[in-house]
Amino acid sequence: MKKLVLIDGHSILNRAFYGVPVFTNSKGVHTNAVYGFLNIMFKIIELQSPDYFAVAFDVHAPTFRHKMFDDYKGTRKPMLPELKEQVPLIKELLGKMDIKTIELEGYEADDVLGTMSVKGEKEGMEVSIISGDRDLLQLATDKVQICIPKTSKGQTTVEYYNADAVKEKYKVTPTEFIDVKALMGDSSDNIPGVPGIGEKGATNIISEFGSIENAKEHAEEISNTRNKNAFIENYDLAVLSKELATINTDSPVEVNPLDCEFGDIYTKDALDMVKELEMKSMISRFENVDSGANDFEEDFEVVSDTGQIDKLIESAKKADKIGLFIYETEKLEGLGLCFGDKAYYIKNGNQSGDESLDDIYSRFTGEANESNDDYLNTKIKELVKTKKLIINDVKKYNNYLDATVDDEVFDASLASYLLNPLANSYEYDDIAKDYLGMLLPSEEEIFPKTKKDETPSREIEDNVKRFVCLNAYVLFNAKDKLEEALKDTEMYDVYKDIEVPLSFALYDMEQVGIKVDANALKDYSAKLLKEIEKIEKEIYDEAGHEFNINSPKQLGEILFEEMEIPGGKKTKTGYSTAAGVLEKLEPEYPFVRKILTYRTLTKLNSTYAEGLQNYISEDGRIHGTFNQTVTATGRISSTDPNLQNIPVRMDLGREIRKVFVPKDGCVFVDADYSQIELRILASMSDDKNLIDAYKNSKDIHTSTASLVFNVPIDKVTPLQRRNAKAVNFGIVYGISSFGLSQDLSISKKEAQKYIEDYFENYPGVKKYLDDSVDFAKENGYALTLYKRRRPIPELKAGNFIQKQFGERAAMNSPIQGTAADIMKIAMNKVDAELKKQNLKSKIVLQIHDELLIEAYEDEVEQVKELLKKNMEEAASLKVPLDVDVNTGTNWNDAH
DNA sequence: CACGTCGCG
DNA sequence: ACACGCGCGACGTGA
Repeated sequence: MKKLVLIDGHSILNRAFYGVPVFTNSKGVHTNAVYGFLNIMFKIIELQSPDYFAVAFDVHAPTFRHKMFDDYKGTRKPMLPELKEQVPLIKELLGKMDIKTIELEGYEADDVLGTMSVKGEKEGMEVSIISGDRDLLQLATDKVQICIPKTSKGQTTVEYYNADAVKEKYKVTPTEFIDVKALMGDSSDNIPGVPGIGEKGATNIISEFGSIENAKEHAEEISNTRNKNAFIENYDLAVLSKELATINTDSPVEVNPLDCEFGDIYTKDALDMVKELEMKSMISRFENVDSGANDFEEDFEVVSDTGQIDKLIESAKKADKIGLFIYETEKLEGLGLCFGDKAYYIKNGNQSGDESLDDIYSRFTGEANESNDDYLNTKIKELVKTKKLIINDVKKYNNYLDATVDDEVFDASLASYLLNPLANSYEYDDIAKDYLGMLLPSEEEIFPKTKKDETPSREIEDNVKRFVCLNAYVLFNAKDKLEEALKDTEMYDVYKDIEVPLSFALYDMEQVGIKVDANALKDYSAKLLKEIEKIEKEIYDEAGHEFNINSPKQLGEILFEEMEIPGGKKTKTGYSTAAGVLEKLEPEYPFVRKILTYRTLTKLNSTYAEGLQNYISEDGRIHGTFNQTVTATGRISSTDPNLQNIPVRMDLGREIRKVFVPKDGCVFVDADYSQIELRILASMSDDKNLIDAYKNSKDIHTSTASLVFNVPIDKVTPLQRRNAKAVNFGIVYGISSFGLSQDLSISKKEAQKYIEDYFENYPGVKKYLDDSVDFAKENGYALTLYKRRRPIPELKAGNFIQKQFGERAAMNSPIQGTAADIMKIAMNKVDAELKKQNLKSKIVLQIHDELLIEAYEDEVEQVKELLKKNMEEAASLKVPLDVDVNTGTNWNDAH
């Protein structure tokens, strides 16, 4: 069946505008809505593969509804000029893409869409209407679906509504949907509706009677008296509203679906326009990046002869900087080298000239040829000693480099992370785009997935040469720009003094790993499995049948439908079964308690007991990865496995920590900062009361409780302390009364009161948080004490929800980020001090405010001392930093 | 591949 | 009435 896709132009453009941070090209033309529109459109095209395609616009769009976005009253506001100027742009661009745009004087885009969809259905087509506007749901049939795209964090997902889906979600058919709207009204569309009848009443009446006309006939049967009276009294309004709410599906649109054939939209004209708008990531869609190699790629060269390589390395040593890429798959494949206009792919393979026995051996066995590896490894180390190397991700390659801080290797990934910590990756193509203005093919594009009997793209030498040389080329050329950008943004010190040294400390941590008692882990898993089986049976018994407890969908149906527990819908996909929801039901329904227990047990087993076993290496240790270029705030993150979320809060979970053990002859020394974030808040806000509280080393939560609840310190109740603690945490997170009320199970109003009382007692904190938001609004980023930046584009987006998020991020980022900075400084100091004192003890884990050291028994005292000293002296704030140090024969005991 | 859920700081 | 705590990563489900 042929497919017709229709887009509600203004609706999608509007949605795009509020979903994408405002940005302009270098000439100041706003392009975010056009960009977002294209993203949504491409996603739709990819998902739907249309045969026919058209975009409908209103002729005049002087106002636009902001419902769903930043105005919950749903009134119309004039279109912002930043958006308005993009309307002609998108129309022009669509024209250049040979996409039909339809507008009809005297009719709304809704009418055009309705008419086109009816025409399409008559032609025997399947129709998809793309809109952000739920009013269009009335057009759904079994052949016409309404698609509502959602954009968050750059990802577009789509909700689909055919007639059945509408019925399921709204309890009424698409046609009845008109009548519902006629009753409830819609202020954004100037549809009055019947005063006194809201969404719920309207749905009830229409789902029972099917239409306002039929409801009128049976008016006396309307069960809710208030609704009944309102309806009878204002029936005229309902009739008028229905007329207004009905989309005209027979408007005089001259275009026919068959005129809208979907062809090649990636035209030359469109490409030129996208280039002019400077939407770099869009350009690649319009041009086949692989087809045209850049001119400079002609100077890429493969080198495999030993003599040539030696000569090359010698010339490189004379250059002022050297871009180096190390290419490995399962083995060392070769090097990319760039130190001028040319770039070289140094192939690992035949360096010994005549084919040696090793070569022959490796040719037959397919194993790595160690002698050649040795040769290249030597060359790499010679290059390291020049102190002129530029590498992307030193930590990843340091097994080849064997570098230290003193080797002054420039790490492009760390530099570009600091300059934009929000990016998803820092590969050569990302760096080229941002700092060289070059659009290069990505690794995936150079090595496309191949089918079975084709030569794998990684085995084609030209591909490898291109990939390896591009890497080296970009490093060589981007270094100065990156360095300059770091200096311009005052982040060179963070880069040089914090991040670069840290990368070596992290490298060591990964190499050292942490010992895990595999047998204990297996026992623990067996114990959990036994419990799981038991509780699983009980759950099935009580439910009356078996089901997948891990499926929120199935579980929701069991709880809220079969068992008829009240506690309605929450998520878009169905019932929420999150712990918070279930905990509220727990006292009344013991069954729910079992679900929660089951969740805990299976989580512990699958993620930790079984999950961790997969990561134990042959040396009996887990060597996770500590990522230095992931988080928005400057923290490090941990993957494969995540060693920063090992259970601790509950006894059963904490058992896991007992399997993390020091090797023979060692004990664990664990050191953690006490309330570092609150101390940072005290210092950065310069709030007298908060500083005093810390200076007098009072219990901070008790102290807060005493001030906020106006009771003497020694009269603070445990509950008051608990509440004060939650407020303290809330402040650090960018408080909201809602969040606090959830946390403390109190009303929003009470929570609001707590917050107000808090700010009254800590006026400096209030001012500081306000200033943080102002600063971020003005500059577009938040700053840590060490001038690390965290961009907050959400503050510039028009969307209310996003702005609120941005404000909280603006309050939290300087605090969390500064804590991260201080911990990084501490790690560097600790690492350096361990080496300086010739200790063999090693840092094995970092968990944001905690360091775990595997300490040799005879070094324990020294280690404890240097940990405390260096961590506490990592920064000098207006309040002292406090570090707790403990020892133990497993992680649980040491913490 | 997105979502819901839940482990940590 | 609405939206909502900050920062992460891993797992299982289901489209």
